[in-house]
Amino acid sequence: MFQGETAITVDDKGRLAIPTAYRELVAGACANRLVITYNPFESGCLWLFPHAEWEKVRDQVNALPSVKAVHRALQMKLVGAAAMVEPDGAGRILLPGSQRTAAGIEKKAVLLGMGSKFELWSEQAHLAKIRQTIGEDEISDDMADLRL
Amino acid sequence: MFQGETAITVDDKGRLAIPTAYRELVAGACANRLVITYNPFESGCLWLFPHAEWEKVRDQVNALPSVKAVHRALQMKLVGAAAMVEPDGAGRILLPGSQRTAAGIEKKAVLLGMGSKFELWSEQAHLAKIRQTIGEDEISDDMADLRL
DNA sequence: TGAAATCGTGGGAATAAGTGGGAATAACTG
DNA sequence: CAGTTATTCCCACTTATTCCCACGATTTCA
Repeated sequence: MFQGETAITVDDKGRLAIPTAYRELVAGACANRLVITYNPFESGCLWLFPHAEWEKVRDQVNALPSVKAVHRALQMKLVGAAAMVEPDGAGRILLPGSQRTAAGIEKKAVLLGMGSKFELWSEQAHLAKIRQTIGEDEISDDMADLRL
Repeated sequence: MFQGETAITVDDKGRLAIPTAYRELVAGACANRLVITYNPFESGCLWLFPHAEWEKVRDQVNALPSVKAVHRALQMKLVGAAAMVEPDGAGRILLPGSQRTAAGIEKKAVLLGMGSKFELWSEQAHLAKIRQTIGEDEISDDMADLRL
């Protein structure tokens, strides 16, 4: 279970160091095999799945009937973009160049632990999201009963 | 099972190098016989099937009663356009010129691993698709239950 | 407070992959 | 049947990727 946000620097070659706090967790969860895809719902954000978790997601998404345009878009962004990466000797993973540019992730980025997966945001996109509070009109029925 | 996106350059002769990561997979899945057709649902996109997979698709499509116009259109784009290709010594396949122009695929293209088949997009068309996030109003009933 | 260890970052070299061009062969047309 | 055009195969070069090493900063423990 991943949680917390970490400031990350991506170097010119597109390498990104996994924070030490997560190293053991990742090694245990998926033998160091991570899968990078697009976040289909947000631009400027990539998803990082442990391989075991990814397989579940992939199978769910592939099972959707591809006659619907939305489903094809989802399959394209998730399965079509999925890149498997393994950390190097220094615990760094290599972001595929295409995804780095498409998500607009440059030197400064933010890694978020989101339960079963990570989210990688460009610093700007992340800051913009955080600054933006949740308005009352957005509250869903599921949220209404929360005790926070 | 193919997945991931790769930037591909198509040279003046219409040759396209299969990424090394897929070479063995393709050789195993279909003895290097690939079938190229149009993606009937998206313009600017071609489909590449391993031969074994193609036979299933072809038989399904051919079985549709051809009195309906939609069926004929599908049969035309899939069966009617199917070209079998095999990689050369350098692991490159030759795109038929007609399909290259029809799909608008020029020098810069993107190859997507989509489970049982590949998709070949022109760089522009692909980028446009990726940049476009999935909005809340587009979510289908099938998608609502996904746990991503 | 100092020293050691660990973590993060950058750069460089070896290797592999991708790309382009050219020549030989085959096919097609007049 | 000959000339021209298209296709295929092969070789070589350039570019990208991967692995490894080293330096600097920060933290931790004695």
